[in-house]
Amino acid sequence: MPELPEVETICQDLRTCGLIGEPIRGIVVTWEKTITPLSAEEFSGRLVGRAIARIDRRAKYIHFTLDDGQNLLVHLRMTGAFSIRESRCAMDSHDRVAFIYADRELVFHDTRKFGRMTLCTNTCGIFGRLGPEPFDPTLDAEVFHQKLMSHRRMLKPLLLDQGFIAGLGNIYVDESLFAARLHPCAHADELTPAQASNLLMAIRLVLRESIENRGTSLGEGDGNFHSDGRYGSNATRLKVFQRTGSTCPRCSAIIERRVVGQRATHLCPRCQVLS
DNA sequence: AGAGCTGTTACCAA
DNA sequence: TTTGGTAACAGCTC
Repeated sequence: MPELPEVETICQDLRTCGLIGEPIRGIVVTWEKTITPLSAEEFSGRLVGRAIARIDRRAKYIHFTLDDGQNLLVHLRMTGAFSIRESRCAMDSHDRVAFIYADRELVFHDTRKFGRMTLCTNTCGIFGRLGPEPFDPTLDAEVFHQKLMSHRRMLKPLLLDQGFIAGLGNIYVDESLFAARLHPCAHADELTPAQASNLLMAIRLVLRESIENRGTSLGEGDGNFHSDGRYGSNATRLKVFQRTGSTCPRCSAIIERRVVGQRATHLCPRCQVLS
């Protein structure tokens, strides 16, 4: 579930929780794979006594910078989520890691166990493989067009590729392609400069709108709760994603669902034509 | 009961 | 270089 807008929202919430600068008193790990390759002992040893100095987002990663310069990179994957609990609360069956503070706990909850926390002294190993942030000011229409021209892949799998552009997932790729009136199967190197520019603007518009709505929460799943328990409201603004069979808000054609690159894909067959 | 689906990504093979 | 398949895992829907 969490793509760029959801991770951004979580970072905003975590920054205002008052945990920054507070020393970590203890760590509880109930699912060791979450913190691979470190053991629970190594992980605790390097974090207990430290404090979070800052919290940033890069792509879909939450980047905690510790007060000794270490970096804790958290990827939520499908169902990861953070919440703040009172001290000594019973762990939920899907809680994987808890950071114990003097008066409360920061708990990482992850039903499907795909989420990962990586402790590193240098972020380059992980961030070095990522493409530009969608809002990177140096990523202008011309640069984006050039990037598209150097790939012959279909648009949708390319936009999902975090090495091409970072932060988009299935929801926002479908929404961005709809907004730009581009077919998910169109080939990247066939876009005109105007189409490339439209696509970049569409991506930014769709992401900005979702961030303003605190992200998209789908269904009632527990992957939806944010650190403060509030839900994002962007689901009601989605134009095509999970709206199969409904009418296109632009032309009233029926929204289609098909599989592109092994991913469920939603599009308007009239607005998004393959040229 | 059981099969097939799911918003992510790494890895491997062709 | 790009594509396709699989695996990690659990819950939901039909």
